[in-house]
Amino acid sequence: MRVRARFAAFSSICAGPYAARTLLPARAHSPKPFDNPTSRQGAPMRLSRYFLPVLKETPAEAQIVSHRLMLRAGMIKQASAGIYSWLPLGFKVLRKIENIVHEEQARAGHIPMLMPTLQPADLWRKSGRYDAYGPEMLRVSDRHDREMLYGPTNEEMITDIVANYVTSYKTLPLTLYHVQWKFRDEVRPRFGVMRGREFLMKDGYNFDLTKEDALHAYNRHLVSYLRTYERMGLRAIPMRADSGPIGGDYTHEFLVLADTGESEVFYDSEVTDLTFGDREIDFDDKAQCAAVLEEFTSRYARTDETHDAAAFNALPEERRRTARGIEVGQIFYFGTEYSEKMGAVVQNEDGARVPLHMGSHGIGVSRLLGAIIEASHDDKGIIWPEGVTPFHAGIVNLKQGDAEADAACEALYKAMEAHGMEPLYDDRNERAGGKFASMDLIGLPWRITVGPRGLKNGVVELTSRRSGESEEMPPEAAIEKLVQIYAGHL
RNA sequence: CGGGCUGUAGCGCAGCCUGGUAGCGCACCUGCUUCGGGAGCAGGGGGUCGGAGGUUCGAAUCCUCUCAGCCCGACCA
Repeated sequence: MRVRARFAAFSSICAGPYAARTLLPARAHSPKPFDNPTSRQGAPMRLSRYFLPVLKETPAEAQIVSHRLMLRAGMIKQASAGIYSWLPLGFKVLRKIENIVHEEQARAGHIPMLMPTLQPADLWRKSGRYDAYGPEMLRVSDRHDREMLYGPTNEEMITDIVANYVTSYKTLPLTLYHVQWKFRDEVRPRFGVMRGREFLMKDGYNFDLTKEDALHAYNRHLVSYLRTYERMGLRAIPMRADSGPIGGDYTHEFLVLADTGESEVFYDSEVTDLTFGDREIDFDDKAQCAAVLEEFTSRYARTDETHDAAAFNALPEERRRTARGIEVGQIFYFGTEYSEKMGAVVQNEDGARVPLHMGSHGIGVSRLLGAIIEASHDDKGIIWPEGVTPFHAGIVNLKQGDAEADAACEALYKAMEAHGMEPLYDDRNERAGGKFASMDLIGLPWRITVGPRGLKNGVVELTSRRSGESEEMPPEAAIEKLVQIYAGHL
């Protein structure tokens, strides 16, 4: 009952104050240091040749906005409870998000690799987690009856790798990460990709000689994550959190405010004014990273797990905020627990064998799609932030078959392509209303509308999905404006 | 894992109570008209009614079992 009321109030809330607080304006970024080839799918596209199965009606299974919109926009199709196929549009956004994660990891000096989805049970027996993890862990046997599991996380595996190869302090510091599918056999998957059983996650692991070094890795990750979420158009607030089954004393969760969030959060209203912005950062500068952590975590911001009512109530009343948040990432420092169990020791300068100080850090890549949509939509559909939009602009031809309109659209298409942008050209022989509705639903932030009427005056229309405002201008000017808008996002 | 609900065409649903051989809207195909916010008319294709068993002359409909999905709770990123 309570939840139903929440859902009913939801769309208005998200279109209003939450959206304003949670979303950031587009912002320029320096060229990508990391090129993930799968993120570039060659990908300007004509809708007549694309696969975009949009739905007019909402499938009955979807309860929350992001799930409904992802199904309606033809982004995902459920394969079984909590497991989804990623259709082309959804896959494209997934790769965009993943690519931002890779780029920001590279910027912070972290090293990509890839570990398998299936892991041997023995590895987890060493850490003691095989029995501790419970039925959430999907256990399987191979043909030789060897016990395996579909990894819910990778501490054991990465620590085993490092234990095998790293023997000297000279190899440190080291932060390895991968972006890989995980599986947690949730009792009750729901909310689409926000709480699936199979999910794509970036998980990284730092290995350091001392606690001090490892805490710098912790701070560095916090800084890196702030940048990462901002590039996706999200305001994710680091909050002191509970360490849960992974253990350890230091941990922050990153939460995006949204009414459908799984956590109740309490915070000082000042935290939502903080942005990382374009500031210069040297990820090797311990003092600088520590200062950023201090800046972003000194104000009160906690989930219900660690909520301290007395401290919260000490805030001036007008700054106290209670809301719900979607967890989109978490960072941990947990010391030498895993390195001791898994035998990850190195010789230090004195020749003594010492266990490594470790931390782990995760970003819920697939769940971020849901989080972004929860934070950015209206009653017509999704509104993608520029940083993650599957296509940079939609070109709507109002009169397919009209020689001038067709030619103008083709020219715009080629011009966008030439500027490194990916257009989605709706060249279907559909009526204007249908084309507009589809574009609004899939949420491209910009739309160029081309029709005979405007072309007579030499203009096309550039429309902002977010504001709904349209501006008539010559085609060249529209391209120029898009180039400016996407400077730093390409 | 407890409690509740739902499975009928790709999607949204009616039909079930009271058994008689399956229907509506959207989508899809063909034709004509239309063409700046999900068009109109005409024609058309598509469903072993989740599965198995039972009752019955006859089952989408009644009974039993089973599978799947959804919601609430506990749990969780």
